[in-house]
Amino acid sequence: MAEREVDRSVSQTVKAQLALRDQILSGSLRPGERISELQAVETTGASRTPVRMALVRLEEEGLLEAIPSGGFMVKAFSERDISDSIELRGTLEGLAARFAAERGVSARELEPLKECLAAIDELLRQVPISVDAFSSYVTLNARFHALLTELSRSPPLIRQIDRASALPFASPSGFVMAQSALPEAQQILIIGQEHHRVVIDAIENREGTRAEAVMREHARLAVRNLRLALRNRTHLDLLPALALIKTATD
Amino acid sequence: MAEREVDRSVSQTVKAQLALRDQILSGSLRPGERISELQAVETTGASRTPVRMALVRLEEEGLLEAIPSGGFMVKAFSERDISDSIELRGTLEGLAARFAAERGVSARELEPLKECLAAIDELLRQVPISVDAFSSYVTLNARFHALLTELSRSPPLIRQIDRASALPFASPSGFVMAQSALPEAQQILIIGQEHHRVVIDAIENREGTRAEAVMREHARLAVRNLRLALRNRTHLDLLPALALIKTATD
DNA sequence: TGAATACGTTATGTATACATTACCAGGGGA
DNA sequence: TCCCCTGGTAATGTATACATAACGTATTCA
Repeated sequence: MAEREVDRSVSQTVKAQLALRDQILSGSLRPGERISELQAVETTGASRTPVRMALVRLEEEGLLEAIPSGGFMVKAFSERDISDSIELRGTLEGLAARFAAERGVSARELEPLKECLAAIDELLRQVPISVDAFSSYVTLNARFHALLTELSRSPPLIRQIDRASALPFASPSGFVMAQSALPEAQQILIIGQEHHRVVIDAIENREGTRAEAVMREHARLAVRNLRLALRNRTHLDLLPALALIKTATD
Repeated sequence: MAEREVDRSVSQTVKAQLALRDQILSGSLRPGERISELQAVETTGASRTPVRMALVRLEEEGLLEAIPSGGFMVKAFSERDISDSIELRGTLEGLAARFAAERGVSARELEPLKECLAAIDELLRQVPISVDAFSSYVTLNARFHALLTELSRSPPLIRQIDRASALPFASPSGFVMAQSALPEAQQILIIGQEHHRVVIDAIENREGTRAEAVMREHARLAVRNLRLALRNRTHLDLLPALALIKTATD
């Protein structure tokens, strides 16, 4: 056994995975950069075996790419990749909303969704919205989407949506935070909230097609949102979650 | 170094992954069964490290499930899980078809699709279709779907579809083979082939919505197909790919 | 001076030893 | 008789040693 100090509260594999994901999403490791096992061992404090397990998991998660000659590198995404991923996720969420509507959901199950909705309403009452409120919004919005996904009661679909959310765009903090610097921010959030309201209504009334349609529209809004943020390159430094995006010059 | 005989042509990790997947899909390992590392080491011929990497990959692939207390077990799926997965995949393929149609595809790119289509037509001319022809059909059908997916030119989407295809239903051999024992088989394949034809036409004419709709209908056909096969329990032994399905008594 | 080869260094792939935890069986006490 | 506790065994989690392959550098020859 080494004299290495070991934190036994969580498994070394999980610790390494979290640490590496942080490094990637925070931009410490740039897209395209090769990720060295030894280096990862030093920064994470775990030994090579758990580090390698973490690397495999992150590869499957889509953040890393295997290098044919061996090892892994941080994956680089184009703007199109990101917007496609958003649309992809919206499509899956649309299916989840359809399943929820068609299979029926009890009033009790909708309760947490409505609470979430009301909490967001409360936040949006501020004009202009503060950075703190934005931060809360991000959390609540993520919660809303997670709850909606759960309503589908379809483990394979839920799993797939989780997978699709692992891509950087789905780490919503940076994405939405960047919007806070934009004057259009409030409008966008208000429209998004309207989508949330409609999808609940559609599910309550068991209108599967309508529920699905609004979630897809919701994703298209997010894509427009992304484009807007990327046009305002001055705010790109607020986009830690988009650290993986390929810059034009790369 | 051990005296173990090592095949250096492929990596031990890949070898172990393939071997274990075979064991799972062939039913050697029953759903819900715990998978022992030591046992896997013996059956695959690799050592524990590559076996563990393979297990992690298979977990991410959806065939295994991590046991909280440690280790992995073969995942068990309900009929609903399988049909949801088929619909899920169809939804993603629908998006791929839409992307292809909206973004435009050259005649040269459609060529291989059309060749595939023609080859399947040729096979279906036989009445009744032979088991060999069925086998060829399975290959060609998989090729058609893979080519269609590629047309989206969206790496994240392609990746996600691959993921969704890793689930057992997507290993089409057993699934379609089972149909060969059913009198409705030929009809189903002919309808499916019509869908293939329509999606190509829609893509050529840049009708994204129509292209998407037909792929989703295609998936619904496959779901009906699955239900049919499961009603005919006598043929279930022809379903190696569905070895993972939970039986009612489990 | 440039290119090619050889050698050395470094990193990954693999194997195994060690540590720890979970599970099971047996025994003892209430 | 049932429950709990304790000990042992077996499996997983972790660490590291070893083998091999890749990459870079330096040297030599053309």
